[in-house]
Amino acid sequence: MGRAPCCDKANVKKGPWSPEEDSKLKEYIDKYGTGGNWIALPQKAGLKRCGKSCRLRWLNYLRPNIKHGEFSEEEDRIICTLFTSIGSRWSIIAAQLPGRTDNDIKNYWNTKLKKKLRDMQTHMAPPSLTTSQSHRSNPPPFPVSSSLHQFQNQPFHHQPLSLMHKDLNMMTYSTYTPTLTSPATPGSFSSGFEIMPNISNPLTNYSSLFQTQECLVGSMHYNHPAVKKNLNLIMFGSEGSCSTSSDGSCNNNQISYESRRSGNIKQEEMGMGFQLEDPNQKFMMLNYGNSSSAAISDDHHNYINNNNQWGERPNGYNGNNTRFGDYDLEDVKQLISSSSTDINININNDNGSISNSLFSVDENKTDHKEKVMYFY
DNA sequence: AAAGTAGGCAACCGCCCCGCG
DNA sequence: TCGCGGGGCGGTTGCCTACTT
Repeated sequence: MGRAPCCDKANVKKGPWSPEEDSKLKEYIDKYGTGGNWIALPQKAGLKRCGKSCRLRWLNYLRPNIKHGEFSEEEDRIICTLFTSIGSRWSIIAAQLPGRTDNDIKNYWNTKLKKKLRDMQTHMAPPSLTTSQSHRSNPPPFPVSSSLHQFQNQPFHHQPLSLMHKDLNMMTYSTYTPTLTSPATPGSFSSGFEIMPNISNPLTNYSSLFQTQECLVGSMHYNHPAVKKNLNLIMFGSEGSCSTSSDGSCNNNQISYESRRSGNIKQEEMGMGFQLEDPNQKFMMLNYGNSSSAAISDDHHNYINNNNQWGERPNGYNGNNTRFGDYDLEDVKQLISSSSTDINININNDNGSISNSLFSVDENKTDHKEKVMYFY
């Protein structure tokens, strides 16, 4: 036995709203407000509509200051950035775009933006990037959704990156492992990932995020010094789906992408970081805090359990065994230098702030485990 | 000019969350 | 404490319009 419907389906009108209905609804709400009860509103307003339908009509069309029409490039950038960070949480994304509704943004993403990014991806990504399974062979080093709520009311720089809606300027990482096919050449990655000098980039000024079929790939500004370093790889948060067990762990070392409503983790709700291919190697997570600090966790087991599966972190970010918090540059250097991994990270500290640093691999190495982290 | 196709978008559906009695 | 029900949300549908053949 299902639950009772919210209204008498037989006696409510459906379909497009007439101008008369619009004016009735608007007049009523202007005069009396919603009263906090949408279900009762249509009857009071003299409308033969479901309360939910009234609410939708009001929120998406009739309420003041609704912005219709073309999205600006800035809005594109914000949507892309947030989608990369938090996924299809349209209401949250809409909250960052005054005058835009979640429905608007959702439609815009589904009809235009997604395609736009896909088109760019076809120009950017080598075939191996979209066909290889290797880049999702490991779970993402991200916290699960349930551990994020605790950060929502905390100071901005204490939030996991996935909750940062402003000034998001660090790229996310996946575990894409390229097959090195050619020696590095200036202006390209040795993975064969070409930097396109003339690519149309809607996400100007920031790291550019391109959604590929299986992972999100960031571009680097062509003229940035990093490009000249023959970097082996940039990795970003993957959006690939996979099988996920009911306890939220991710089986088969694949990346989870399950609905939050099913209680499983959702990749885009996770924080950012990167992980080395070898499970015995040290896992490192970077959490960009503010312009002068970064937070790092080197506690592999907080995110990856002993079976190398992706699991719930018991105590959130601040578990007793976790080294995680705000670090200054020296801390970062020290942590990196003490890392047992074979990654050779250099910090390009042009202006003395971590936010403008470049973590790169040893450009002389060709080992595919080398990874690079870069943020503007 | 007509039929077919694709794209855009408003609106609906159904599930989940959470406040309240 | 628990269940009900309204609100909120993301996914999906279906209509309308523009474009193509």
